[in-house]
Amino acid sequence: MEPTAQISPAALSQKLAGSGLRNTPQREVVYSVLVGKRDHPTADEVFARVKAEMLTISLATVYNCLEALVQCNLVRQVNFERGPTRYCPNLHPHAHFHDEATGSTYDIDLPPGLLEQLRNQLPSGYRASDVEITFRGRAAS
Amino acid sequence: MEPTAQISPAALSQKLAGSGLRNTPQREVVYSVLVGKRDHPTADEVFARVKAEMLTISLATVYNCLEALVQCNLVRQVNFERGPTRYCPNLHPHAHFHDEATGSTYDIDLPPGLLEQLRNQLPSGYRASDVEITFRGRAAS
DNA sequence: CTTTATAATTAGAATTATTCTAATTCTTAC
DNA sequence: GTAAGAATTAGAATAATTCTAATTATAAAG
Repeated sequence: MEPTAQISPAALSQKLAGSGLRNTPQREVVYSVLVGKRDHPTADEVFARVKAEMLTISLATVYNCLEALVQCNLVRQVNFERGPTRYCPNLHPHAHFHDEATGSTYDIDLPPGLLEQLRNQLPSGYRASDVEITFRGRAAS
Repeated sequence: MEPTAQISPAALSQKLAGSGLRNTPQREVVYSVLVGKRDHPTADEVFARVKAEMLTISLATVYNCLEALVQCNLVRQVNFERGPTRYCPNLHPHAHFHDEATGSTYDIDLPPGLLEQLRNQLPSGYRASDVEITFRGRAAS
């Protein structure tokens, strides 16, 4: 599958506006840096790359821009589970459901075949010792 | 599915030994606290609960015990992706493969049906706005 | 048994990632 | 052009985790 194409500055503005956010030069550069090298950089790495083009930008602004881009669905955070690590003694293969309203995390049982199917998606030579599946959303009220 | 049963102190020692680790009173209490209340507590929460039974234990030891239990496969970390959050402009539904040897993260394309199958595992009333799938392991050398 | 070596624990310092704050600068709408 | 709100900046503050050095416990070897 071909990678997601970079959108134009105008489209970027539109997307941001859709979430009640403005476009700014900083946000454009942060976005273009992400699209330009798709190696899942950290905020610090983005900061370093952006700084090469716009040397007055601050780290706080990079965080702000990333947040804006995530909010308007142009960028995904690879690990949503921020904050403290959590621990689980359930050894059965299972997924987690993280309720955004309450902050609680529930175990979701998975049929055995499904994990196998997932593992089969890996290119040959890739050996996964672990698969972590996390749903995020809201449980029935 | 019934929850994973708590194992005996002897079995705990065995499991730990299997990873070259010793059993200790602290590790037993940390483990029993995790099994006793399966609400995916943070290290701080575990610390508070353990302290009620063993009031001289330190937070550093709790971290050490949790690490030991994870290492010998009695406990899972719910968010493996520690360290800094990473950002990804690929909007196609996809999973991530995190190479433990290099620290690199690769996109893994998923057939559209698979995500749907996963979502179908959720109890009715659960609405997931996001599904995050992360493989961890090693890529072909 | 004692000795020795290694592992685990402790308290607190250090580090890292992220968020917050307050002051300033831009934009946008009137 | 002015007022109001949004974004940016630098730096301080916070939160989670890891590190350090000293101490204690355990296991293995003699």
